[in-house]
Amino acid sequence: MKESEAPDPRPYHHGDLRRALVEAAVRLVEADGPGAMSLRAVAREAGVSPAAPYHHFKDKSELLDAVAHEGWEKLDLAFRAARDAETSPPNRVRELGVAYVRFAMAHPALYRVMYDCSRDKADMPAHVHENEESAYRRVRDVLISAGADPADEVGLELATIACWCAAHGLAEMTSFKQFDALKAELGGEDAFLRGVLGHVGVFAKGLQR
Amino acid sequence: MKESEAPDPRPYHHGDLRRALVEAAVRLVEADGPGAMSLRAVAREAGVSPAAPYHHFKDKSELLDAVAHEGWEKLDLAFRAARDAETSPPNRVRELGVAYVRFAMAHPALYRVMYDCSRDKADMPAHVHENEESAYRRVRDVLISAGADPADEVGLELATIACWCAAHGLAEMTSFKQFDALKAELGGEDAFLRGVLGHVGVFAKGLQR
DNA sequence: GACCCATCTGAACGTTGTCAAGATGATCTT
DNA sequence: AAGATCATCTTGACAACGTTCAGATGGGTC
Repeated sequence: MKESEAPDPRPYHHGDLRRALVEAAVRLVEADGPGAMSLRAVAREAGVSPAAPYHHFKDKSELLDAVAHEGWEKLDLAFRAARDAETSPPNRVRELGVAYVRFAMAHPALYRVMYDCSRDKADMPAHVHENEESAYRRVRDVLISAGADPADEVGLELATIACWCAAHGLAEMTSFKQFDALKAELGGEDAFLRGVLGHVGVFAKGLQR
Repeated sequence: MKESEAPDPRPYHHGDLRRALVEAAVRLVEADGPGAMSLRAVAREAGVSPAAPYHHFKDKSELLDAVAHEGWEKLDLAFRAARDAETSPPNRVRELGVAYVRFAMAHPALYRVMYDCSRDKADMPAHVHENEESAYRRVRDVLISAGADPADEVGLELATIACWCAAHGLAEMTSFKQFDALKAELGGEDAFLRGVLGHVGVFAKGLQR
């Protein structure tokens, strides 16, 4: 109907909404927190009507799933960087943990979305969790390279889970103001993180036994 | 205006709303999850108008704070029971962890509310966190009774935090369906919990060093 | 008995998630 | 090239939500 303007403020149907929606959603989540991210605001940000997203996501929660997926990919990136850092394998395990916590601190809202989605899908078949699983495998591989026995599958899985639990817990609690004094006494946040993880067997010395 | 009926379907002003509201809120949260708990539904459940709660709580989040408070008290109860159980002190540390995780599994929605509130208050002055702190001290005390050096304040705090992080992480992830196979292989949920916590230094052998 | 004040109600406003019905335009068929 | 098809987007509506405000209610105090 209008054809005389600059290249394409909103070209034809939109080009690639869905992508635009996910990006807008991530932006809003990281900016104002997960609670402030409304479907309508996302649509507004993308320049479409409030009903448009429903042609790409059946639900608001499905949009959040996509946001979480984006998050898991970013985390995997951070993991790769930490894995390729130059340290002894046992240290590498702990540095992986530090990288994990640092990621959660750098993207708190995104991290929250990632885990809220995981929780909501906790009772779904295992194959739904491919995102987490890729990161999970990365932890396990580093454990093996640090000397864990690949043949002891049960022990290896338990150790990986212990790693993950400690890191997740620390990620969620490290910003509590209660710990400020302790952080100051230890001389910085990193020392605090390493100090806590040092009390977690798997992080402290690779695999025990 | 009406005075001829049974004792008091809604006596005078209400007696003790606030209490009724908190209880209704806890009930709704535990029944349908935190997301389904609306202020209006709570008011409906208590038999008052949607605006009534605002004379007792300034916000919806303030009601949720009260719900969380209730949760911390229940957790403290479970902690006391675990502390008084008859085992060797080092085992007691791990049993405290198991009790924590079991509480989270028995009251998943309540547990979620507790931590969402803590997170939202993460940047507030430390004295706001009295609820968590009472439970926190209880963990520290058990660590001491298990042989930790009370003079090493920093080490003690780090160990307590490591405990808490691992337990919190495990609490949030233990219901993931991904772990079902492993649980079966280990012969039950409890074995799984003890197995994971066994890889966390502090739980495995009291305090290290 | 008259006043006061905490408490509760009624009605309203703006916002949200979601849906059904219709418009729009790219693509495919012939 | 004309017309049919189908995914995509809009319009308009609905119920539910959090929150506010002006007023009703009634126990407590002088």
